[in-house]
Amino acid sequence: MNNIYRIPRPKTFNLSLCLDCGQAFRWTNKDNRWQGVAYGKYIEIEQTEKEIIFYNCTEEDFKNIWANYFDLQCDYEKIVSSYNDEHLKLAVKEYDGIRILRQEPWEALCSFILSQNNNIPRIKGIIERLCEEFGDGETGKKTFPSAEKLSRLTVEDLAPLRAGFRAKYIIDAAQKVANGEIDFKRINESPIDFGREELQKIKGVGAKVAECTLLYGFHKIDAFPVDVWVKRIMAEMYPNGLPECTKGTEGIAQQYLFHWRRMQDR
DNA sequence: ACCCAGGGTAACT
DNA sequence: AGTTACCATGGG
Repeated sequence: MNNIYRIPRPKTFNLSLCLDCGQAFRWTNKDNRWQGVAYGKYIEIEQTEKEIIFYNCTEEDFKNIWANYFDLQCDYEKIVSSYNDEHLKLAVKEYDGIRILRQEPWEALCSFILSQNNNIPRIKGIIERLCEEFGDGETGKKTFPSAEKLSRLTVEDLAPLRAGFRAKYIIDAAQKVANGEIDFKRINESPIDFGREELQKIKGVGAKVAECTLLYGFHKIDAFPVDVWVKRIMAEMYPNGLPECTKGTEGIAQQYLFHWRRMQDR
């Protein structure tokens, strides 16, 4: 915990919202710090009035991993202020600072395979058990297990996760990624439709899981995942489809609307 | 006991 | 091409 790296708080950046708006599942808050692992590194992060403070983080880690993870080079203020639609303006006003994280593709794929017909607290539990069982490193700081490692396991090996019918989908995804049948590099370099087709070759990956993987794992911000909450939003507010102002950044609009709509029911 | 959760598949019309 | 039961699990 020696290295500390501080930056001024960027505009349109809210750490808690970024990490706890239903796009990433491994972050936990303790003593006003968010703790988590990504790209093989454990980190603790705190937001103060004027700063974001990264603990256990060298300048190199910040530049190579975390600046990218939080999409800091992207001007969200510009994007979000272009939303001239009334519902979106409300969502942005109330939850300003949500950003689309650049998660690892494999972690995003697994996470959203596990998300199907499931709820967020349970998804978090399954992923935590997955990492504790098969990840590397210390307890509580384990890495997300690689596709190569999971590809050598069986459905029975995953029983402790209590993932239910989703376990067999994880194994299939791991095998197809590990043996190169699904090529992350090509998906990354290609337009979104290629990724849509490729990812849906995996058992248990349909349109929605593919869309989430492309948005959160490949940062295709024109992806637009439609889950039960977004279905409600579309039915209640956008019977004729999304407003024009979201063109090209549908995924970002989706994240604001998703979180906003979910918070209304509590 | 019933319904729902960041859905997908297979088996039906 | 469009519906529908079923899929494991756990919380409300």
